[in-house]
Amino acid sequence: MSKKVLLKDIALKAGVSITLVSYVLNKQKVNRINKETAQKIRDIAANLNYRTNQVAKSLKTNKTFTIGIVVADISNPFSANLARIIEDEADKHNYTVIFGSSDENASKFVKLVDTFINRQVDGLILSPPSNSENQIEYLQKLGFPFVLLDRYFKDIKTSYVALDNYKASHEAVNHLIKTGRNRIGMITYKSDLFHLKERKRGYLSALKENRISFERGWLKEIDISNNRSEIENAINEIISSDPLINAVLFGSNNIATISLKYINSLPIKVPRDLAIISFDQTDMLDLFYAPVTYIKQPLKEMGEIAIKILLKEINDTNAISQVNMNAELVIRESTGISIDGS
Amino acid sequence: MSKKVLLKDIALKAGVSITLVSYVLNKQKVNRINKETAQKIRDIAANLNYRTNQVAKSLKTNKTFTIGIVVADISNPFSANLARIIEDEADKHNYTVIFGSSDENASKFVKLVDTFINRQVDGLILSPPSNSENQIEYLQKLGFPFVLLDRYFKDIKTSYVALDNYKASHEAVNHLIKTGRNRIGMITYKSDLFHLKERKRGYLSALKENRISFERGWLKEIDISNNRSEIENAINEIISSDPLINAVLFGSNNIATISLKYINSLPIKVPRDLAIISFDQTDMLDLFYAPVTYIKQPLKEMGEIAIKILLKEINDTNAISQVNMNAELVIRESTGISIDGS
DNA sequence: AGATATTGTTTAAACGTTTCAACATAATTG
DNA sequence: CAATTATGTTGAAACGTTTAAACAATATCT
Repeated sequence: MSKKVLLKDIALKAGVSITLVSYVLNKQKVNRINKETAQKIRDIAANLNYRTNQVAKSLKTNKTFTIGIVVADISNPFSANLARIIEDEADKHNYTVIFGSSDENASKFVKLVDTFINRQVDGLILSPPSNSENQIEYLQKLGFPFVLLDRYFKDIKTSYVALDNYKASHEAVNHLIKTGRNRIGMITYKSDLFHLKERKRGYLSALKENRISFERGWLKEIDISNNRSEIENAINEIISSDPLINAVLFGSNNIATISLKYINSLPIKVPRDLAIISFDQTDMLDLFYAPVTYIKQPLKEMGEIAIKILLKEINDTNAISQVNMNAELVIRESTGISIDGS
Repeated sequence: MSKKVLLKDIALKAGVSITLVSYVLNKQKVNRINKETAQKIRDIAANLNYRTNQVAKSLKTNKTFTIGIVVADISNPFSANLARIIEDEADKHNYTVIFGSSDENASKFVKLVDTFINRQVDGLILSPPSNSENQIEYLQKLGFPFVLLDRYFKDIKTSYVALDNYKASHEAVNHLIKTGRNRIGMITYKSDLFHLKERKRGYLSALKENRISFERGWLKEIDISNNRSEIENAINEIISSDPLINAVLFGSNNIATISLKYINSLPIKVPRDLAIISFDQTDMLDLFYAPVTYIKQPLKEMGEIAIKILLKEINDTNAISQVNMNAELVIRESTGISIDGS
């Protein structure tokens, strides 16, 4: 590799000190410096194609202009979109993003966070998996700037931006009821993650408020690790339930994806036999023969706010901000009017 | 933020020099150092929760153990998967990944590459957009370690790993012909990117070899920026062509996604009226009522090889490796037997 | 016993920047 | 015209590590 150009090289060529070169290139003391010298330095720098060594700069300034982000699963479009939005947004503020995917695995999560801190990121944006409370509390004790995204822990007071999942889920179920469904199931993950528990709570409370008495078989809780078969079983149980479950809420886009593929192969008709609502927006939901009603999270805003909060924390530390966002229920054919009427 | 623990702090507490602490923590001179002292140092380090400052370390060692990756469009599942695989793979070698998305925009691409170099990444994995030849040549002149992924420039001799797109496309069209289709269209991007030109070339040559005389209206070239309407127009033209086009190859997953959604709303039947093959694997292709035959790229291997080549370049520079991968044609219902027979 | 090898540790320079404090010269003031 | 202020520039320390080279003390050799 061809030798790197340093401040020293520019200084030498221009016959000035390294200090002066640094000042010019960083536009400091700009009112003091001789305009011609400054221009000369800039010309030489451009000529030699100088690139500042960020590592050295960071060491000195104690700022890396890097933020670390740990998403739950980068191969999930929800995470991918979030990552992308955050990268865009960070870029606007001249920050670079390092990212990693915890795959819902607490120890991988801890490892990623550690790596990022060692790399002196200025702050972190995190979607913590189950059992990562310790790590979060540790960061907090450290006073390290971070903001939780999409999920948070009810009992730990940290900055976060997340959906009001209770409300979102509640509204979705209300819509199902309003369109005439009265036996409503939910397929979701068996998890102690707060946001998932909230989704479940929203579902249950909507039933209750509408005086629909919940039956045990309506709620299918899937192990987050072995997806496919459990979900297909759940669907099988739903379509063979008696009396028949006539609507179902999917607790995540992943569950929806697997479910829809399977439903596609079954002799049932959506929404006639089964109404469907899913969390999150994906292409899949559009392509299903009855485009699926879904709970749309304001990803862009969430990403933007997360960055905003983080930058605030980085600059004047221990400012905690907690933001709950509202979802939008996008109503489509999969919850079209029921044959039962209402 | 609570004060950071330095080597100095450990040294002080242990009553030894900074050097010794560094040696112990880096497992160097391990045969020389007194075992008890070493253990004591390790204990103190653990106790104080020491984390090495990677920035300082990098400055000294001239290695960041970071690689930069620029994908074409992180919101495309193809890119997202690739990014994920590379991150996993890099992690195995203790590298961290910085990523960015060029969005097929040359100047954004250049900016990202610049940022990454300033941050002293040890190497780059790049999917270059159109008109980024200059930047690639520049990197090459610099002797900077990089490997192109998914795409490369025919006229620039660099390391790359990519699909043999000509062959993939050629095989796909052969399959269409073998299953009785004789009027075969292709919807692809209007682009001078080599990999896209290869896909087109494969399509045309397969027709030629089978003595099917290509008609101008069969090839629909879409402007890469304004997708949706152009693609829908193309589909309209295809289904109203005379004599009727009875098969179509989609040049990318994006085109397939948009097309399938639209076709779903039309009164035509796949594969009876139109056989379909797409590039790349997505959930969409599974969910379509006639699961879509697709050209599967060996993403995992591509990612792994890319990392392998890059690490080789990083360690013993100017080793150029060029790898062409073979696709697998996954045959499903969308190319089921034609009513025309054959 | 003196020379040599081994064991255990430290000194000091270096990586490429930033930035405080100081210097020299020129311009302006009372 | 001496004192002050403004202009333009530089020296040197610092950021937190690594690492070559040297040192001191002990063990092993002939």
